[in-house]
Amino acid sequence: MKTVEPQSRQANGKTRIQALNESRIITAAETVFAEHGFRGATVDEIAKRAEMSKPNLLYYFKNKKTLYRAVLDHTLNFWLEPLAELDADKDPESEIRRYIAHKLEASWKNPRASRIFASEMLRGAPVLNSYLRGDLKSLVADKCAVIEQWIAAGKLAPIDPIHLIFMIWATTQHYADFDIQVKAVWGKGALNKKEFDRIEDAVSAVILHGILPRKH
Amino acid sequence: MKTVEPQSRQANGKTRIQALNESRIITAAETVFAEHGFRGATVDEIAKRAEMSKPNLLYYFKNKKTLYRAVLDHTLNFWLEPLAELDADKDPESEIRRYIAHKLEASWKNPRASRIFASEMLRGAPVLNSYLRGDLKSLVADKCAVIEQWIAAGKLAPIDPIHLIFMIWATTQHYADFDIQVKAVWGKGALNKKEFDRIEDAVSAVILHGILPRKH
Amino acid sequence: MKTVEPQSRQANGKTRIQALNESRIITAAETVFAEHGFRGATVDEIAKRAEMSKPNLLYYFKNKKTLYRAVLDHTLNFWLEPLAELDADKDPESEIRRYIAHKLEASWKNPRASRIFASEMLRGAPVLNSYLRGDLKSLVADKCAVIEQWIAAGKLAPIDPIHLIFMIWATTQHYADFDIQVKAVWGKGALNKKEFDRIEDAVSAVILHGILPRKH
Amino acid sequence: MKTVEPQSRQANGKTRIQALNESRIITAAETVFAEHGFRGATVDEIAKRAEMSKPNLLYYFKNKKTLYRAVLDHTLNFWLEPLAELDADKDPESEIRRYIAHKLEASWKNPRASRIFASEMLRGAPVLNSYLRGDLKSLVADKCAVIEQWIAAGKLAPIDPIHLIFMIWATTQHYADFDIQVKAVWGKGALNKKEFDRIEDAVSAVILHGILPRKH
DNA sequence: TATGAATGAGCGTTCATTCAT
DNA sequence: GATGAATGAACGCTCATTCAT
Repeated sequence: MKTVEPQSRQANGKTRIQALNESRIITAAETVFAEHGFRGATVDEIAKRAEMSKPNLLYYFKNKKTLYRAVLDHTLNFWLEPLAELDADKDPESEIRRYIAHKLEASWKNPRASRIFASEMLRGAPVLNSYLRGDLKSLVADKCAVIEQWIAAGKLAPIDPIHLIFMIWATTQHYADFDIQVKAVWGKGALNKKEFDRIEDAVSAVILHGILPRKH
Repeated sequence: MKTVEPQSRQANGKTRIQALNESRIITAAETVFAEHGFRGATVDEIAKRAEMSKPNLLYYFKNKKTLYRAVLDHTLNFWLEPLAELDADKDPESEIRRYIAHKLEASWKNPRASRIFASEMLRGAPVLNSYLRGDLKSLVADKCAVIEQWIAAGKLAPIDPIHLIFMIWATTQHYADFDIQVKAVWGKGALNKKEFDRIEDAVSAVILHGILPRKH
Repeated sequence: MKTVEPQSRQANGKTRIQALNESRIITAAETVFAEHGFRGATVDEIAKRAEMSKPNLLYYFKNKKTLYRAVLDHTLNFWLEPLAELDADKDPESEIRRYIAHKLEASWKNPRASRIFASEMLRGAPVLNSYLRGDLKSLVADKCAVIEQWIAAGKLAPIDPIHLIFMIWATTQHYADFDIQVKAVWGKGALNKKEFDRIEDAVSAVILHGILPRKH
Repeated sequence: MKTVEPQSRQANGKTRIQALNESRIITAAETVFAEHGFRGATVDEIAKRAEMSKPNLLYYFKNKKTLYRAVLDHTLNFWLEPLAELDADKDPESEIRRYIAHKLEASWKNPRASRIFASEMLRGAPVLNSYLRGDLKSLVADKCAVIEQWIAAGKLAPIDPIHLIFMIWATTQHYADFDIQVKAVWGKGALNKKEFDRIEDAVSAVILHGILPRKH
């Protein structure tokens, strides 16, 4: 015997419970995919973490792959936007400092997003390949041009822009992806805001020092 | 009474076929563990890649975990030795340049080792935890002391040594772990020696520039 | 808002299909464990006999050992109760005759229970050890005391009670456990009620004759 | 390189080492088959117990089934001979007492033989079926005739001989097959000669008391 | 004789997924 | 929306057996 009442729906056409459950699933899935990768993750573990039954989870995302794509989408959204902000008309020092800060903050606030991305890369990016070769590549090309402008204007030392970008990515994501190693070697427990501020200073110092032209 | 000639054995006490098969298995396992992590890797896939039957693989390594540990051991051996070379009595510029070159070369020659290590970190280092907190931590502490000496002698700008080390690790390993992304964004096929030389120049330039004291 | 009618459940909190499947599995498992012992039994064979898939069987009993314990529990329930009835205040002849009849009936009605018990004993009772040394031992001690009372009252010849109990167990269970041999040597097909009545007479005659005091 | 020298052979055409190894295998196999039955026993476990490699074991007995048959043969030889001794011309009391003693002694000296036999019965005697219906059946028939003679001569109470035989088998074998239960319930450690003598007295007393005619 | 090496078949168990309710 | 019930495929691993030496 069922009693079905009309559901009040949100702007995106989803009931509140739908939106809630989907977000619980995504959050749970992020954790598991981050830790074990696509193949190592199990729907069961995700369902348990989301505190729902496996068939119910699959009611929201029809299979594991679909869920994985949803998680990647959710991840990418906020993962790459900071780069888009680099503005050729502004001062490179503050722009790059801000970019580094932004990336480190993202690593601190959502390390799982970083790890899922890393895991997808490790297995050869079967899902994100076209994204890498498309949107990301052209975004990076744009920003390389910005950096080249700064170099041409004598505001930066002449370095290969793409490796500067890789260096910033690698360094900032390292604190999310290799968190365990960082904590073990540095002798810290969970990294907090204060530590991330120290990291930000150290990383910015070396990189900016490394790329700003010598003033005589 | 019979005398059965024992199989000729190598220095390490293994028959030739043993040594051969074990190394084929380790190589195959490196690839699969690197791509899918511990849980995502299947013994079947490793066996196929090593061109032997699953039971025969398990004749050499009694289970998946043992094989994984063997792979990690094999990996660690060469993965961390370069750091040990940093010599306080020598010039920091050449020492650090050499260290960066060494790490990049390792990334180029055996990217799978790097990825297995990354994958183990992503899942929280259940196997390597004690190694990280033990040998690695004290090695890093030693080398931080070396860097501090250089700073005290005015040979380096005053930076936090541990973050310099993390930065070098992150940047150099990035070209192994995120190989796919690098190729996609940079527009290259497989990275060759020439490209790694360019990477080495760029990375060394920024980092050394970033940490050497200004000359007046 | 929805109200989903819960499946109708039985007194023990199980749905009808649950109760049905569990009992089908237990029955099938009894047969296979009785025939081949714990190690020799295969989940596959049990599943086939219960006419369900192996994963579905394991949905009800999470592994082979759990199923085995369930079977043993189910078996013990009815296996040992008859002994508890021996009543010191009644006549030993009728009490013991009734006990023998009871045990023989159990052997006839559920020979598989007897065989599972025998098989568990043959392998050293790894599962039932604590039961043997606990509940069973004290129950037997109680009943030995009852028999001692009868002896003290001159109602039975002075025999060691524990061996009387073993003798009754051995003899009655023999017709279940060695059924094949009995049939082969006796030249019978499946033993029926009539044969069990003859057995009961013969066994009771010898034992009672053997333990009742001579009347002068 | 091999050096083959002629082997000195024993009467049965076997070298000393052959005979030794075969007997070590049989002994090991008895233990394992007794504990886990045919299907539950593993060649590996038997080989380990016999302290030889699995292929070497299979050099002596070409497969598991052959080994099992050899064990059964070895077992039967001494298992059933005592019955053959019952002599119609002698006194039933001493004959039966001797038979009980003989069987109990066998249970004490080689409980594994008893358990293998029990295990083979539990699984429906697929190997021994023809033996049961052949040799054993006719031997039992002979001895039933002997007992009938004694009854006809008024030397025994009129009981069904076959159930007397079953009773003796069941009771004596019980102390081997259910050894664990006996020890647990009786509160003994390993049963020794002294205990077996007590058992012999108790069992003989009840049975003989039970079948000898009343003397008035 | 004896063993290292190898494998197809099968083991207990888990997986992603589907179906019925 | 949510869950109990179900399954084919695949998992890690063990089995009896064979082969080469």
